Amino acid sequence: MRALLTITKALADPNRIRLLMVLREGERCVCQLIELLGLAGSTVSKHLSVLSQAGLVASRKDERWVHYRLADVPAESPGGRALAWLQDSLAGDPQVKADRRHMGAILRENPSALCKRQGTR
Amino acid sequence: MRALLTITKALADPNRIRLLMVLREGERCVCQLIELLGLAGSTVSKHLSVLSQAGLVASRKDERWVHYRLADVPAESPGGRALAWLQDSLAGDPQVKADRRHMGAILRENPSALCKRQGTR
DNA sequence: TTGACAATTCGCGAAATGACGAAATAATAA
DNA sequence: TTATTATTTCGTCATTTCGCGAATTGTCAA
Repeated sequence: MRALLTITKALADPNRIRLLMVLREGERCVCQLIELLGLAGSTVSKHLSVLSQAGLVASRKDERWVHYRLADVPAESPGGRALAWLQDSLAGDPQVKADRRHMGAILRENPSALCKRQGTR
Repeated sequence: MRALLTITKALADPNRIRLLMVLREGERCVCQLIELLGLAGSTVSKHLSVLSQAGLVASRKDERWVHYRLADVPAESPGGRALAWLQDSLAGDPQVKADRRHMGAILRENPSALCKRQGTR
C-alpha cells in the first residue's frame, strides 16, 4: 500500500506529469527540464526527486550534468502500469503536445547555451 | 490533463484507496464505510465526494441511506484502467485484507445496528 | 588552488489538503 | 406537525505540499 501511495502521490501534480510525459521522448538533463517548466531549479529538482523515490524515473550523471529518463521497470509492475496508463490517457493532451514542441525548440535552439554536452552520450 | 489529475489526486490518499478496494466487494452504505475507516462521518463523506468527482464511484439513494459502488466505466477508459491497476497492485495488501475481514464483520455482526435496510435492495 | 557551473539540500512563506464538530438537508417515523 | 436518523455542507485548525532564494555539494576548467 505504501509503495503504491508513493506512486499515486507522485502522479498527483501537473508538473510531475509533464516531466514524465516529456521524458517519454528520451533522456533529458535537468537544465532542459528547468527550461521547459519555467520553474526554479530547486523546485524541479525536488519534483524529480519525488518521481525518483516512486521508482518512475532514473538518473545518470554525466560529468557535471544529470540526465533523467523513465525508469525501465517491468511493464506489468505497478510503476510500469502507471506509466503506460499515463501515456495512453494523455497521448493527445494539448499541454503535452505543447511541451513536446517546446522541448523540441529547447533541443534545437540552445544546443550550446544549455547543457552543452547534450548528445555527447 | 485536468480530468486525469482529478483521478490521480483522488488516488493519492490511503483512506480513499481503502474505500475503493472495499467497494470492489460490492455496494456499501456510508455508515458502513464510516465504521470501517473509523473516521468522522463528515470526513468519509468528503472522501466519497472526491472519488465521485473523479468518476471512480457512483451512489444510489435508498430511502434514508446512500449506497456507494465502484463506477462502471469502460475498462479502457482512464478511470477503468486506474481501478484495474489499483486492484491488481493491491490484491494481496495486508491493509486491504484486514479491511475485507473487518467489513465482513460489520456486515455480519451489525445487521440491525447499522444501515438496517442493507440487503433490502 | 581557485573559480565557475550544474544540481541538490535547506529554510521559509503561501496554498492546498485532511481531520473534526456543528449546522444544514433530506427522508422516514411518530 | 414534530422528532429522529443518515448524510452532506460549512467553518476551523493542523499538517502537508509547492514554490522560491540562499547555501551546499560535486565536478570540471583555469
